[in-house]
This record gives sequence, structure tokens and C-alpha cells, in this order.
Amino acid sequence: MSDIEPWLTELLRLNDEEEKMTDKQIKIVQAAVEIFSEKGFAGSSTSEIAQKAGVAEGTIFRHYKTKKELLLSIVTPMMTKLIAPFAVKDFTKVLEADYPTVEQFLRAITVNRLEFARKHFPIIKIFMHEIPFHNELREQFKETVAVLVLEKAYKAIRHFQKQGQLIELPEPTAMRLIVSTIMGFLITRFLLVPDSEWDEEKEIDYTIKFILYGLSPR
Amino acid sequence: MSDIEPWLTELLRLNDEEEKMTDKQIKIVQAAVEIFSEKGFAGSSTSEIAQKAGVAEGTIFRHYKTKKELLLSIVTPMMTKLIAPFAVKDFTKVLEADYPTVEQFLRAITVNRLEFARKHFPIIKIFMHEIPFHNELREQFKETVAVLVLEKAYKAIRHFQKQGQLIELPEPTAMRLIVSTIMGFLITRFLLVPDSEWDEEKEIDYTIKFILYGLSPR
Amino acid sequence: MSDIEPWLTELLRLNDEEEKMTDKQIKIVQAAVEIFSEKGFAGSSTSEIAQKAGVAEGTIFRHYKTKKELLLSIVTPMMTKLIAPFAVKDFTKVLEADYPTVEQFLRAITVNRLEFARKHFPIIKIFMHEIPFHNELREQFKETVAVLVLEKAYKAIRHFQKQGQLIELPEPTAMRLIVSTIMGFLITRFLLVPDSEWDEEKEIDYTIKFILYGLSPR
Amino acid sequence: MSDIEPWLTELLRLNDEEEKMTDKQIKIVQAAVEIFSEKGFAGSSTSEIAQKAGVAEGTIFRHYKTKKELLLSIVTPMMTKLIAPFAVKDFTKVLEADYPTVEQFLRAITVNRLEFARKHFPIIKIFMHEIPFHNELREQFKETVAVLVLEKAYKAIRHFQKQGQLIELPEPTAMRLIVSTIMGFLITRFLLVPDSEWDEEKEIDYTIKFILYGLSPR
DNA sequence: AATGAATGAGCATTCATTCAT
DNA sequence: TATGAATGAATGCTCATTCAT
Repeated sequence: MSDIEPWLTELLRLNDEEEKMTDKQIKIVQAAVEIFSEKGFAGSSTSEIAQKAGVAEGTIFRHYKTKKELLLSIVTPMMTKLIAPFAVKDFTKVLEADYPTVEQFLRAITVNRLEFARKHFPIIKIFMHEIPFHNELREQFKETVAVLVLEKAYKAIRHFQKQGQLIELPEPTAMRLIVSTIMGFLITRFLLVPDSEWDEEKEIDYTIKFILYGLSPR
Repeated sequence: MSDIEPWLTELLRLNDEEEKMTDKQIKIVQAAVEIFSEKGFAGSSTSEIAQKAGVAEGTIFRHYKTKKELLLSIVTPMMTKLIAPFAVKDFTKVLEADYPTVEQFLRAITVNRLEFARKHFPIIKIFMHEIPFHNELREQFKETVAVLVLEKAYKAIRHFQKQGQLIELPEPTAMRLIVSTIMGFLITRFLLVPDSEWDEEKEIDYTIKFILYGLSPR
Repeated sequence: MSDIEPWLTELLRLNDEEEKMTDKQIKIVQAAVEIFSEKGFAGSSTSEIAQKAGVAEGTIFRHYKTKKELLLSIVTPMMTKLIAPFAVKDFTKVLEADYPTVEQFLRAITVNRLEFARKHFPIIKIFMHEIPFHNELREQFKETVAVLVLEKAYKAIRHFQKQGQLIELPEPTAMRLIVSTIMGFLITRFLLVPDSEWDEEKEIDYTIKFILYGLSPR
Repeated sequence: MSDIEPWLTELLRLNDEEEKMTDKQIKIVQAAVEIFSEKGFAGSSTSEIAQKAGVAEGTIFRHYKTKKELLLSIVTPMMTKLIAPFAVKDFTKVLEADYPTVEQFLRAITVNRLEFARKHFPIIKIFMHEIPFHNELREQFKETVAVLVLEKAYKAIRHFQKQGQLIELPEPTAMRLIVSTIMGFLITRFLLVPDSEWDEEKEIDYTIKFILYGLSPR
């Protein structure tokens, strides 16, 4: 915890543009992420966060009106980052120029999201645990992220289907199968076997191939 | 919620063999499942459970020493049921006799677990949310369920690999790809699109085919 | 505080008809009245009340959902008692039968309210301090007490005016002058010179005579 | 509330003689009066005052060591103003010269205090609510105001009694009856019917006449 | 077996006040 | 003079749990 976490630098950069975070505020966020991800939001107490952050309990509430606001201030910016790879105006052009084959596209996406998950893992964990319990989170996710990402992803699927690189499945089904496989990969990597030896290159390869064989015409 | 839930009859049958549950106890479990699955364990209060169950606060603690014991009494029996399909002594014989092809086997497993999930959905939800926060749960799951299921599953994979029906992948990798796909199917079905129209037969078919193509030799 | 206060027996009797108050609850109300009247509602803390009542802080909130509910449970019943002398169906008949002269009527009212104030003094003090800050209190007072009392009082004034015992003033003005004088008498008695020697009989006499001379035709 | 309040100009003038109040300080006092009179001292928070005044929280404490000091700085000068009409050396001479009859004297006092109350209403309200809870206030009031005013008032009463304009009552009793009536007049005017139509001239007249008839020999 | 009053530790949040800038 | 971040004690209230009935 003494090193600066990758998700933190990110968060700092995001907030930098609006307002400077004080030293103590940074410590608070750091402690909150750690504790929320370890015990869940409802299971964490602000006094514990304050203690770990080395600040008075009142200090938390000077910066965040409520405990929930602290949660959202951590989780919301992550959602924005999630859509980053899809936040491109002319998506089809990118596909044509950079990813002539599905394989290249899938590999790019997988590696990219693997790095994203590696960087933001604790926050993603918090997010996935809390999303069923907080309407704001769910709405935010649905309205911004899900919509934007889905639209672009369906476009990519149709693009490769038209080229005959993917079999003709309903886009949602194809999407589901691809996402399941990649999510399963990430979950295995970060939750189930976080420290064991694991040949990442090879596992990526297996995973991509699996999707490819599963979805390409014979 | 007034009808008797499928998971409840199951739970009653399990406990029946040991001890009779009183009327009030049943009401408590019913209320607890509902509330835990809606707000999470830490976010639920025993007083709310008592209220919904229509019993006095003290009554809960007459049957369960602690709130956590109530949680475990709900979640643990579900784990036992989870391994049921694999709780067979001579697994290879079953495979040979009943499931000559991977497709038949996969289809059987998928349909079977789909029904299981349909029946036990609220409890599974509770289980998946709480497992990261309770060592007992994690231990219980690893030591009994995971081990037993994994062992049998690897055996099945090796069985079909030997027959040339599956390509040669490390069993954990094959397992991961299969489980990811099926879990993705179940999560989509029960969490993401619970009420929308969804052609289940067709989706099962797509899913099985995807795994099959992804893992069988060309 | 060790003796049973007059307002307490009253309060107990009122609640008795609905629900029994537990021993601890009585202690809580007793302590609350004492502390509220000494420091004001906002200046009193529930922990202090609990301590003085000799109960755990949580016990207060088992009986009263909020601190404010505790306040209202103390003050509201007093208002009902306030209208008691006017809660008579055929008020004019009472006047004719029992109080042939204004003097008799004024003396009866004054003595009666003096005793009322003596009994309920701490609660009245609380009531008068809190009424500007709590809309519920103000509404309750206006809608029930003020209306009922005013109506009957105006009737009495008109009654004695018709008989030529009172000069012709607008009823509200006559009412104001009478009430001011009696209230001033009570405030002086209980707030300003609570313990000094004070010849009550004589002061009542002066007060009644003052009103009488001030309002009767020469 | 945006206009300059009458009590404020008064307060400024008083403080002017000692020390200049800064712009922010004026805003603070303005906000404090408004909030104290609306929610009571204990129910108001310094942060709310700071916010309404448009200053930083710390600024309040630069000018007033404590919240209570802020209260006193508002209420104390008002007391000085209260005794103004009596702060005359040769009171009897004033009576003889300016007020040959009780009626003239009463009318002068009533009109004068009516204007005073109109100007200082919010502060008077604060004062009356807080006096039971703050010993300093009570002491200050008793030792300076009450004593000075009482002394002069008794003198006036004796003066008119000697002339046969007032009946022979103990001065405190006469005082009580007069003050009750005038206070009742003011309270009715400013608290009970603040915005309704109300013929002030006529009500003053009724009030004076009531006292006069009540206290003068027949 | 069931109750519900009682507990006291713990909770999120607010408070008046301090102090480095 | 003014700021506003920081404090930590205190607040009203909730919690899981106990226990006499």
C-alpha cells in the first residue's frame, strides 16, 4: 500500500482537471478503496477508513458529504475509463485500418482490457459487488457505459459478419459468448489464481483461439 | 413471494432428515433469503428480517446463534446440492453409458445447471456476493465442492480428449473456457435479461455449439 | 425528582388507557421532562437523558423512534388537558348555572388554570419554548386547542356583554386583555418569583379586580 | 432580508463608537440574527451561519471567540437600548413636566416600546428564548436592566398614586398588571397576528383605557 | 418455542473550534 | 483579516445479541 497504486494516479489525473485533491483526501481514497474491496461497502466503517488513512473521521465528511458519495467518487470515474477504447468517432475506420482480422481485433481487446483490469482491479471488484445494491450505480452504468459500448461492439460484430469472418448469430448472442469468455479469463486470472504461476501468453492464445473457432465459419 | 419457493422445499427436505423446522423458523429463512439477496448480508438487519418474517427479534437468535450462522444455514446446503450431479462413484461408466458424445454431455450439464440456477437463484446470488467476505464460506467451497467437482470434471475432459472429441488443452484451461461460457449464459439469463423475451432453446443451442466448435478438433 | 410529579401521574393515566408504560419508559419520560425544561430540546442530548434515567441510550429509541417523538409524547397530551375546562357541550348553561357574575367566572378560570400550571409547569415551559421551532406543535395547537378554547371563550364574553356586565369591546380585544393579565399573573408566579413569599390570595384578588374594573361599565 | 434592518443600523452605531465592524462581520451578525431567531441558539450551527453570511467558517471565530460570544454580542446591546427611556437623571421632573396624567404617560410608554419592539423584534425574540438557558444573560438582565427600569417605574407609580391618579396597590402588583397588559399587546401584535389587518390606533386606545380603568380610583 | 424489553458497542454524520497559510 | 482544511468529541440513532418471562 506504500507504493502509489496505478488506479490512484489515474484517479488523480482525472480529478486534477477539476480540482486539486489535498494530501489527506488522497489518503482517504486510498484507504477507502482498500477497505471497501476487502469488506464490501456495507461492511466497512468510516471510522476504520479514517484510521487507516491516518485522518480524523470528520475529515472524510469534509470532502464527501456521505459514505456513499465517497463510494461513487471512487467508482464513477472508473466507468468512464471503461468505455475509453470505444470512445472513437469513426469506429468502422479503426476496424478496417487497424484490425483486418477478427483475431487481431479480439487479441487487441483482450490484451487491452487485461491491462485495464490489472490496473483497476480493486475498484472493479468494488464496482461489481456494489452494482446490485445501488440504483445510482446501475443507472449510471446502463445509461452511459452499457449503451455506448454495446452499440460499438455490435457494429464490430456486424462488420466481421459481413466479411464472413464470423458466423451469422444474433449480435447479442455473439456478444454474450465473447464477453463471457474474456470475463472468465479475467476473473480466473485475478480472482481465482492471482498468485500462482500461469503462462499468460499461452492462456491468452488459448482463449482467443477458443472464441475464434467457436464463432468462425468452418 | 407468498407461494412456497422451490429452494425452500429443497431446504426443508434437507433439514427434515435432521430436525424438523418450526413454522416460525421457515418464515425466518424465507425472509432472510429475500432480504439478504436484495441488500446483501452486511446491509441487512436482523430486525428487518424479523419484521418481514413476522416474528420477534429474539426468535431468530433462538434458532441461530448469530446472524452469520443464519447466513451459513442458508448457503451451505446449496453447495451440497451443487455437487449432486457429480456425486457418483463410477463417473466414467456414467459418461460411457449415458453421454457418448461431448455434445450430449455438455447439453445435459447445461440444462441441468440451468434448472438448478432457476430453482436456487436467490441463494446463489447471496452465495456469490458473500463468498469474498467470509473465510468459512470460501474454505467450505474450496475443500468440498470445488475439489469434488473439479476432479470429476477433469476426468470427463480427459475422457473426451482420449476419444478425440476434444482438442488437447490443459484441463484447467478447457474447464475454464467451458465454465465461463455456461456461467455467462446463466448470468445473462437470470441477472441481465430476467424478464425479457428470450428464446431459451435457441440460446442453449448456440451456447453448446460455441463450446463444441471452440474445443473440438477441426 | 424522587417524588412522583403531578404531571407524571396525569401522563401515566392518559397512556394507561392505551398501553402500559414500562418502568424504564417512565424513567425516561421523567428524565426527559427535567432535562428538556432545563436546557431546551435542542440543547439536550439523548445520552444525557439516558444517563439521568438510568437506562441505556438504545432503550430510549426502542420506545420513541426519534428524539422529537419523545418530545411530542410529552407535550401533546398536555394540550388535551388544556382544553378540559372548555370541553363542555352546553357552555352557556354552565355559565348561567354556575357563574352568574363575571367575577365568579374569572375567579374560577384563574384558580383553575393556576392549579393546572402548578401541576404541569415543567411541561408548559417546554411547550412554550418549543412551539416556535416545531411546525407539528404549532399546527396541533392551532387546530385543536386554540380553536376550541377561543370559540368557547368568545361565547362567554358575548354572554356577559349581553348581560351588561362587560363593556362592548371586540371579543378578540377583550380576550387579549383578559388572557394577558392572567398569563402575566402565572408567569410572575412561576417564573419570576417562584420561591419568594407572595400572598397568593391577595394577588389573585388584585388581578381579578383589575380585569373587572378594566372591562366593566362604570 | 436583503435591505438593511433597523436593528442593524442601531447595532452598527453602538459598535461604531468602540470599533469598526468589518464588512464580513456585519454579514455574520445579520445571518446569525436571522438563523438564531428562526431555529434557536442551540438549534443553529455556526457552519450554517457562515454559509448564509457568505464567509468562511473560521471567519466567525476570528471575530467571536465562541458561538456564545456571538449570541451575547447580539443580545447585550439590545438590553442597553431597553432602558433608554428610563435613563434620565431627574425622572420625577420629566414626569411632572411632560406627563401630567397617567394616561399620557402610559400612552407614551406604550407607543415608545411598540416602536422599539417593531425595530428589534428578531433580537427580542432571541433574547426571550435564550434567557432561561444562559446565566450570563439572566444576570446581565437582572443586574442592569431590571433593576434600573424597576426602580424608575416604581417611582412613577408612587408619583401617580400620590396624586390620586392610581389606586393604592403594592408597586410590584401594579407594575405586573401594567407590564402584563402591554407585553400581551406586543406579543399579540408581533407573534400572533403579525400580518393580519389590525387597527393599531384603536387597539392602543383599548389597551390604555383598560389599564386606566383597572387601576384608577372610581 | 417464543417473546420483546433491554443493552451497549458501534454507526454515519455534525459540531464548534483551531491553525497554518 | 480571511480562509478552509483539519480535528475529535459529541450527536442521534441502529445494531446484533441477551435474558427474564
